[in-house]
Amino acid sequence: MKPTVHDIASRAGVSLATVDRVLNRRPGVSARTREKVDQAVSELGFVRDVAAANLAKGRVYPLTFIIPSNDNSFMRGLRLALEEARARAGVERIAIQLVDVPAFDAAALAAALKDAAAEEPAGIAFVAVDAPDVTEVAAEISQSGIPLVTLVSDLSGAARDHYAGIDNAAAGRTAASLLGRFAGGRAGKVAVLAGSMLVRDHRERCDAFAAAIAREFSSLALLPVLEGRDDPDVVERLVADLFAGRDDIVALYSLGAGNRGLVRALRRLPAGRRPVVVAHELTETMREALTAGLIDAVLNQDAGHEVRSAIRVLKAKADGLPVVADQERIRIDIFLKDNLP
Amino acid sequence: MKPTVHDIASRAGVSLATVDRVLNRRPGVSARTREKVDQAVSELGFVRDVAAANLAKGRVYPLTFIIPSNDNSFMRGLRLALEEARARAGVERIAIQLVDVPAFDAAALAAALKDAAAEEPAGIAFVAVDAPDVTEVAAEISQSGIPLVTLVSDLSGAARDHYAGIDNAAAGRTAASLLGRFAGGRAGKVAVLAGSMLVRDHRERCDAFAAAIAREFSSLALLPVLEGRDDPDVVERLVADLFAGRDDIVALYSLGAGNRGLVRALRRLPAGRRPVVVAHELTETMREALTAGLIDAVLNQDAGHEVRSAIRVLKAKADGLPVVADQERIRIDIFLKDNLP
DNA sequence: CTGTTAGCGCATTCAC
DNA sequence: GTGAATGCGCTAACAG
Repeated sequence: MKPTVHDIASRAGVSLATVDRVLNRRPGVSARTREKVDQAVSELGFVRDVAAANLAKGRVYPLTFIIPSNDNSFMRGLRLALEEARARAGVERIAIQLVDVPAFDAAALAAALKDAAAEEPAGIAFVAVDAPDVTEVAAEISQSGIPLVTLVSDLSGAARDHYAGIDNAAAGRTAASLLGRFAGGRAGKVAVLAGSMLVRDHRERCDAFAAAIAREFSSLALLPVLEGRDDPDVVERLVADLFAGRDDIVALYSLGAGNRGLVRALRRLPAGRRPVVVAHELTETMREALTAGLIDAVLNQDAGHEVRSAIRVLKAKADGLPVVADQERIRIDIFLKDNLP
Repeated sequence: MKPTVHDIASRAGVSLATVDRVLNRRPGVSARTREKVDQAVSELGFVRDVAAANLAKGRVYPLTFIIPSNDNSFMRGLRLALEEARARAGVERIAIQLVDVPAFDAAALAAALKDAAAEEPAGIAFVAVDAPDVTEVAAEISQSGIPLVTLVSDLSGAARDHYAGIDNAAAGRTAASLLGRFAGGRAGKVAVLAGSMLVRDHRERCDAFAAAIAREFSSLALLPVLEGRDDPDVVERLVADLFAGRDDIVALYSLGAGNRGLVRALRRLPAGRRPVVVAHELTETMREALTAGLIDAVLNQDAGHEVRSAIRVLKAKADGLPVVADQERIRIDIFLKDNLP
């Protein structure tokens, strides 16, 4: 049978309460007693039953998620994932509060963070805008002991406890490899379409992509980066204008959102002029575009995984428990028309 | 506050025991009382606290895993994943028994299944060899009420409750797309290297791959399939012989294991003759080969995910609970040198 | 500093 | 058919 606190107590010759104090590193135990208990624990190979502990504690973790009120499919997916997490809130002993902030707005985010922290939740997760005022507020909050996790896009500096998102440099390199090899040695221009260079995930993808193209595909030359603000209409206009002005574009990397506009613009291009296209996030639009052959590959991050991971990490940090980094790594999914789920 | 059994009891005007009988569909409750309880449950939106229930029950699920004693990295990874699952056995209330069987041996597998079933575990997971005698035994076991899950490779017919593995047809198609596009329009032969056509995962990958190549890359022609029995030495000899006999091979798809041998053979090929290569399973060998440029892409299935999923499903089936199919889908990971974890 | 005791939400005897 | 009482493994008052 698995040893319980009772076994530890009798083995160490102390009471349940004392065992509990030692296990939870609470004060008020003599070094000698503590040692006896620790020894009993390791001798019997005791591991505490977390479920029973939570049952007894009846603790709930109030968590705050700050999400940009950006209306694209990815953010909608993120919200959906949060709703699902809320549905499981009872079992997981969490209470999620969702806060909206304008997209790409550092000042608004900083203010929202401050407000959230004032309510002293057990943890805060937020999609970072990588700007000094945000970093500053984040540092303050972190100092005050509230665990902080960045979601999807990270914050420079060490002002957060964890980042729940993909390796965006790897994503950029992967996009470059796929796009370069799919282009099959053709020479020409490569267009890059971002949302905003203010968010770190976009910047990292872009830099890594550019570097990889330059390094490995010398016949391809990058055009200046276009910023579509993750807005379908803006994106559509940008792409349409781009292709109207020249005919040497062989490939396009869309590293942000708002790809509904991209697909609309691509669809109007004569088939012969359509570039090799790699984009991000497997939305319904992207799925159709892949099937139709308008898009060649989609890199995806699973919003559900990211939310669940953020929650696990925040809870662990709140309890002062270690995080298994390997288990919390968010993968880059690659989808072709052939492996759509 | 979340309603508990106490709330249900007082609301329905009955005792705790009666509520419990109704919740667990045990007999000995009048229709009238049952109705009152059911109503209280739905009115209060009661959901039972699984953790507390398990604590009270003290139930453990004895699970048996039957794994081929095949010494390749993937199977080693699978065993490792099982060890990790065992480490969490206490918390998850499971007790895993591991049974070894010779690889690709239908008779041995059938016998092992029979033995395992005789001990009446709460569930059995096994890597299927798709042969009639296995199907037959599986059907018997399934009839007897023991939940059955196939792992990594599936069984034809409906003689199992669930399959915890990737969509191998999608994997084959994906391999074809990557390989065809990476080959960049070059014309020539494509070699296919399998483990054994006796296991369904290999057959499915192979068929889907062949179909996709024929459909989409008319300049590529398939060579007869080679069977390496997932053995590095056999694989090395086969590949060496293959390339010694001809020089029109532009690509190679290795859909089985034993890729250590493949890499050895590739390494000895003059750089100019090296084909585009897509293989399966991200082992240490494959990681190095990707980095070195000997292999172009690796399709991977996460053994850890598969084991965890199998366990979740077996527990759910044992309790007669539904399985969220979507959540149990095992993804095909695609790795290039650029997104190695 | 240490021990006693009463739950957490649920399942399960054993009476009635 | 139904209910009261007890305990799963752990935590948290409250006493000493």
